[in-house]
Amino acid sequence: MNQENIRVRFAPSPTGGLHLGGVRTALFNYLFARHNGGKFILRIEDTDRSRYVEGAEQYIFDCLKWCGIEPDESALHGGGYGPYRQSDRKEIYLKYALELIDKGYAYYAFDTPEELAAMRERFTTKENPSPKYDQRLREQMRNSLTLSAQETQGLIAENTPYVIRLKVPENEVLHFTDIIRGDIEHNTSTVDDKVLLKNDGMPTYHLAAVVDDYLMKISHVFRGEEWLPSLPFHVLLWKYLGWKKNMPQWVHLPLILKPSGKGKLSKRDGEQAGFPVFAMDWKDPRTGEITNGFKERGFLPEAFINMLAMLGWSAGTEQEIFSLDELVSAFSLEKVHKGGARFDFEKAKWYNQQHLLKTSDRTLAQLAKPWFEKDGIYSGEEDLTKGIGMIKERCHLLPDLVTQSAFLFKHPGEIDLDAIKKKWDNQVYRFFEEWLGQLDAVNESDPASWEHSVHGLMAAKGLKGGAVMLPLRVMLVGGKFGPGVFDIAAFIGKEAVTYRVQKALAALK
RNA sequence: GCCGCGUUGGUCAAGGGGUUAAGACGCCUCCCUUUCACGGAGGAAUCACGGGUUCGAUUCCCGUACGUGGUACCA
Repeated sequence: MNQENIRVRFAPSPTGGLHLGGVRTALFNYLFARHNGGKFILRIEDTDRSRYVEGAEQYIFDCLKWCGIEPDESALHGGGYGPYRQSDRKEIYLKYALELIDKGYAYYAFDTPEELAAMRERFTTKENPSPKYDQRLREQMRNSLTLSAQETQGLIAENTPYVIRLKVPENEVLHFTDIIRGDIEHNTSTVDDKVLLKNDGMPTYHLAAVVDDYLMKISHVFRGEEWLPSLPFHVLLWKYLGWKKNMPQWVHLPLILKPSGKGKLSKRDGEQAGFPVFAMDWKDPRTGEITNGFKERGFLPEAFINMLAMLGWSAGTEQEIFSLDELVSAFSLEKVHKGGARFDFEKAKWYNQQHLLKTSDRTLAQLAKPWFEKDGIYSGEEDLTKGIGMIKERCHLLPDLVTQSAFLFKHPGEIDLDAIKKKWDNQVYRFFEEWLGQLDAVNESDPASWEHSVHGLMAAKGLKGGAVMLPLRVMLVGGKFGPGVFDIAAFIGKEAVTYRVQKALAALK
């Protein structure tokens, strides 16, 4: 295939926005397109009005933008194959549905929802819990195959609601290829006469996807594995519409599964286990329900993308940390897995930590600013940048930068006195009193000067480091964590050191 | 039930007829650090099961089990 002709499409439904599986599909589309110099096309599947949500389309654009995987063509970006929303393409779908009827590959069905329900109830047995509208059953239903031409025309003339169904052939063996899974064989006898056009004139996904992929000259279709069972139906459509030689190559991606237990990852799992499932916060305008996003949780987009890429793909090398550009050049379809992968939030956090370490302190200061401001300890970019540099290797997520550095910008609210008491006695108490009196000699911006001061007095008093260092740390920091004590002292200065030590001394008296 | 797809440590995974079966996350031990983290050195832990094919199967084939998806006028 000519590289300029590579056109891959991502076609999410606007509901629920982008969950992990959706973003990963978009990502693999993007990586493949970029790797091969092709185009990445975004279509919106908003054919089902009952599920359409205001703002959802913009949300998808925002998520993709945050991830850095913007499409080349879309309703927002334009392109020569629009419109890119399925709801704007109704007439097109109708035209091809009617063409299929003319060719004898499809038919009108007038069965009401009640009649369908009755049919299902009538034919349901333990062996067949979900009867299908298929080759045998269609002969017992109300459609243009069982009705005479006059009856059919009459019903249509009376505006009787109808759907258009594909007439799936009996006992025909279909062969097709999925790039990930290889050759697949399927007998049409197990395929039902799926609806192509609904009674409201909207297409189902099946018709819309095939028609759009053809008209938009899509070369590769990436989608979740849950679509594999309907692939035979789609192949049939490509054949009956006479487009078989233009059929795209199929890429069915493995599922992302729950961290534990059964099934594919859902919104609920995240809520219960306390991790995000969407790229960004999503507020459903109908219910007001908020679903948390990786962005707001403090993930870096590159870390998010990196983590997602490694869920179902690997480079085949030991490299695990990739930038987007590195992913583009390393990506290959042969390395995509067949089996589903369980999502692991601990590993996701590790990826973020790795990317945090790769990001400059100044950039981190800008990114983390909202969290610092929320805690009321934003004290200017210079200070923040310097402080972040001191503590970033102990952080996984952006808000950790705040909790790990707060003591650099304000006095600790609570002090772990119990930790001090283990090392505490009168001699140590007197040491600190005396030390405060000697602070004039300290060059407050120099850690070595602080160290010299403490060690000098320790030697004079015959005290060992163990007796003094931990209490000093806890007085300054509030607990047993953080970077070197003398670095902290140099950062916060004499005034703050004096205040914190005096306050602790008072509490310990 | 039927149909599809899958199965390497707890998790992500490399490998793909002969290997001591990589690496990472997590867990444990030790070193570094008078804290925590980073870093370093170790450790426990894996080819779902049963039949073939083969001199030899984790790798190929067939079954079984298990998992997962579909079975809608949802995508």
